Amino acid sequence: MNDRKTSLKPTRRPTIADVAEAAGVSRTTVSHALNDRGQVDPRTRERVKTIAASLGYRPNLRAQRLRTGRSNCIALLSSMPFAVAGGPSRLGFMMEIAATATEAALKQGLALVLVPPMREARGLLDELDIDGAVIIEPVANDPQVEQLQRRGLDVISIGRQPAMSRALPYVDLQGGATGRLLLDHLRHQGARQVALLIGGQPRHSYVDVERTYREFCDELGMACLIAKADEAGGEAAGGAACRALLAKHPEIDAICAPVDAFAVGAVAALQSLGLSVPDDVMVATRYDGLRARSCTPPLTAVNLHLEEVSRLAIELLFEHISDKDGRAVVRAPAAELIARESTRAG
Amino acid sequence: MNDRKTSLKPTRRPTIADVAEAAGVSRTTVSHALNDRGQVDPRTRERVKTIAASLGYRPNLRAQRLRTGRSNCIALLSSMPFAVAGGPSRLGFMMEIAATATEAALKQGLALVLVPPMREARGLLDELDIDGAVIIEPVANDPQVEQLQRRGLDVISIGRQPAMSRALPYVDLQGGATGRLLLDHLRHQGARQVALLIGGQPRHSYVDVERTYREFCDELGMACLIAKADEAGGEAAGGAACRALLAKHPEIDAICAPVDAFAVGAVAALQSLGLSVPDDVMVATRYDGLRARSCTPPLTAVNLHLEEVSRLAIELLFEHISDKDGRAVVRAPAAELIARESTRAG
DNA sequence: TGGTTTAACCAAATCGATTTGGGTGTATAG
DNA sequence: CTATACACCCAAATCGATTTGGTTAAACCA
Repeated sequence: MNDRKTSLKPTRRPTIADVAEAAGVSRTTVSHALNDRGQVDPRTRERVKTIAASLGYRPNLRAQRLRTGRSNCIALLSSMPFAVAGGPSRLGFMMEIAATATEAALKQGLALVLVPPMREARGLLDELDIDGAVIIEPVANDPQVEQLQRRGLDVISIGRQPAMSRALPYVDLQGGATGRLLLDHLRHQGARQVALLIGGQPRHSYVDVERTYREFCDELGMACLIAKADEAGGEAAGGAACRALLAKHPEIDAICAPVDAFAVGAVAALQSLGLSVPDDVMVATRYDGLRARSCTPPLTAVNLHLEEVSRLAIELLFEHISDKDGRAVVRAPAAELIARESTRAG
Repeated sequence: MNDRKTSLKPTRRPTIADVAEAAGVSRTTVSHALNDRGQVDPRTRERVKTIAASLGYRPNLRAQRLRTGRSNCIALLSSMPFAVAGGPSRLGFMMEIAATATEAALKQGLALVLVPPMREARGLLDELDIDGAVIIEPVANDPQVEQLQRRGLDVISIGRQPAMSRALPYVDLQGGATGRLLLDHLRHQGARQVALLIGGQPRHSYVDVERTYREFCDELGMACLIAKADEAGGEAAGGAACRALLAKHPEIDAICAPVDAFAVGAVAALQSLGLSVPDDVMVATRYDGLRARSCTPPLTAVNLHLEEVSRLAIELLFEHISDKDGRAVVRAPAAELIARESTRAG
């Protein structure tokens, strides 16, 4: 017990009480002085600050949090199942957002914890001490969102949450415009029959792109060929859907597959059918990640400006956490096409 | 004030005191019952648990942490400067490790927060409420490591911390063996004069690979050509070092550049000199990330099994946090070569 | 029967901050 | 010369758990 004083190592970290004693004032005054609150003589304030610094005082974060009720910590979740967002090539959308979001969060004094898509996450989600969360492209009635909201946490999404009476505050990814970018490009490269390959879940980006696709087909008098694959099936599901599509409609000469896993699966399926990409069928996808770039041939994709998107998302969440009166929507910057070999004009 | 009772939303979350009251026992007994500690009548224990569940009681994490002194939170840091680990293509080493480490950590009940390479990180590092940290390839006397250790936190590294009297506990990346893999491959592909391009910082993987390279040169009677580039300079620095190297030693027909940013920079430099990769000069790198794969031509690299590495790292840190008697070293699985176009035999 | 264990439980201290609700003493107004 | 305001400061309550140091009563032992 008394080795507290004699032992060298543990030198108990100074608390606010130590500072108070050293400065000859009360703990209250120390707290006020250090936080620039309350009424404290400027000279006293300065003295307290000096003494605190010389003692190497740093407030205990846990105590601070217990008292203030804030954790200064937020979570980033993906609603995409493991096969698309996680798995062998985990470096997708989520991690790209995580990389910049982390930085933006730290600048606001928030630590960001990742919650990867995994089965066990459900139970662990309640164990996280966070003030709020950003969720990527949630589906309608997303269970993770509900779980977080039950805890009374602020949640915002990247991509609108579809079909909810009161959607989460969100960063608008403008799926329609992005889809149009891809479709126009395909047509411009000479495609006559473009098919759409999307996921089966009620995700807003699919709704957006599907509407845009229908408009596109209408305008051009093109047949509307839509296939839906199960996201949980990953690349394989994309491949299967692509096969089925081509079996029925051999006239297809371009596929727009926003989900990169599906696009890569489609390319593999086409090649296994003896078809050449892009000469027989062009393929374009939305997310310009590792999958798109390291595909053979490299896939035409879109620059979504995810750095900016994640910055906006953190900003938006921060508004809601602190002001309690943040914006409902924030628009992402316009996307730009990145043309690659997979859509090279024949 | 009294709208506490009438208003619908805020329904104050039940505390241990509420459970105690409902069960007609003391807070102590509730705590003991729920945590399977102390001496409590099995029937009482069961009753308390039931009541707690029915009230929807969940312990307040902040209070728990203040009392127990643990945060169940760890940080992941990169010691690499922004230009290599961050920047336009942030999806490097660190994020790949983050993706799997996060999952491994969550399974141990630990949340993982990312600390990206950024200037402001220094000040923010002290604001993080964490129990320990994993740092990727620290340099000798790494300031971030020192900062964390001053706080009395457990720190382990991925890749040994070089030249320290007492290195951090670490996951051994076996830089020597990995280097040998690349060098042997280059020679096998017909290289006669291999040069080494590494970073200037005292990083252990460089030390390892440099030693291996010297042995390799000795064995083959090959000239020992080593260039060091400034990590902070990123791809440009790699390019410049490569140019300098070739100006002096035009006989070079292969470059081994473990840092992917340097390798990509070297390729660009070579091509701007009118040299072909791989026909005139082959290039191989260590980390098989986005840069290596989307380079033209794609770079030969090495599968470091980072999923396994990060799992091991989290395990190691967990040992040190809880047991206070964890292992000092853990060996990463052997790396495997991934041959690509950049080293195709002429 | 008197003394010691042991099971079951609890009141209060504790962690380290912030916040509430005063308590002084001095200046200003009436 | 008394009110009122204000600047400055503090003791104690508070956040919600865990832990310490008991008390009580029944069981056990010689």
